[in-house]
Amino acid sequence: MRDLNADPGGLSRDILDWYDRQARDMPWRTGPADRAAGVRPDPYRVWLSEVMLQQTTVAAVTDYFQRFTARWPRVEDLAAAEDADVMAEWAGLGYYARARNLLKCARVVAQELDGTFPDSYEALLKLPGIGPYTAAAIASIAFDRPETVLDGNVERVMARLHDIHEPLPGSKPLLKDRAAELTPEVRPGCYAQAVMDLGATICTPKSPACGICPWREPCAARIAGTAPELPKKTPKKAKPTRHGIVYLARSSAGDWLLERRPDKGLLGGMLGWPGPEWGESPQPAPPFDADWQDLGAEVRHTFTHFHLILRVMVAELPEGFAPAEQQEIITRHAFRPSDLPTAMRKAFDLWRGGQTGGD
DNA sequence: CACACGTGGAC
DNA sequence: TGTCCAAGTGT
Repeated sequence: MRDLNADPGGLSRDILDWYDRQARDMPWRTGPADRAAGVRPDPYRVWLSEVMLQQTTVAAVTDYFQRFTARWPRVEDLAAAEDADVMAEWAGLGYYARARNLLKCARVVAQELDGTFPDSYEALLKLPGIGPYTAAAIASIAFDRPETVLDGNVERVMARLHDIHEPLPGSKPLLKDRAAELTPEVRPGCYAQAVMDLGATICTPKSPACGICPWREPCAARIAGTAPELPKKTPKKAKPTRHGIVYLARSSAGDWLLERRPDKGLLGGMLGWPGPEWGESPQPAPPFDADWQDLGAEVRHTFTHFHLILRVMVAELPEGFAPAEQQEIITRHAFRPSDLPTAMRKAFDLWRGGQTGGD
């Protein structure tokens, strides 16, 4: 029986033993054989995976990670990529500021740091898109530094292990202290991934599998019977509903009129359909005068902080139409719906669903 | 500190 | 259908 307060080293050994038995396969991880041979994971791949995993599930990330690393195998390759290509490859993954910062960071590393990622928490933290979590993750996983990661999993595991009832986010500093006490000097990267794996597979938000948890004996919340209700969180605001109108203009040849959205703000840097800003009651703002047809059905989409209802209008793009500054005419051949953020892709899907056949 | 910032899966 | 949630960061 481990004593939580007297034997922190015992706890880290218990979870590392558990981790070594799991062998959860992910394309950015090194296998047990590589680890035994002292092979470190590629910092570029660790960085890329950690940025993709911010607020995003392993299942959603895996295919994106494979496509990115196949297309841009090294940080220099990514740094040399066109912005539009990277944004298109990121489309559908969400939180698009991550993709913009990813490129900024790649260019700093490639052009100012000789293609080498910094190996310390403090230096990593200075780079775009790398915050406290990601800096600690890269430093520990790629560079074997005993930094403490604090993500949603670690917060939940620590809150339960110590039966902490103070709500998030106020309890964050306390949870970080508790997590730091357990971080070992040996294999800190494996330890970090082990605690996150524990949170993802056993110490889950609902119905935690305490019976098979490597930390079931020292866990204060399991003993108190409070594990499923931890961590407490301050209540969140209700989501308002916004409305919008999008204008799908297609030429007789099948080319589409799209707009590159400004870098800042919602869906920043992504392609989208022309239309007014979304709000209470958006005013019609067609990109040109035409006999715009209302598709009738509406697009419904929920963002982090509001619901969206979109009307979809369609017209033929006039021959010789001159696109405005931020607009692009994308040829039928070059247009891929998967390059669009999901709300915009849903508008296209609505149009496509109304097409009877042929094309 | 509070808020903006996506998406899709689970229940 | 609605709510919660996932390996957070920037402002």
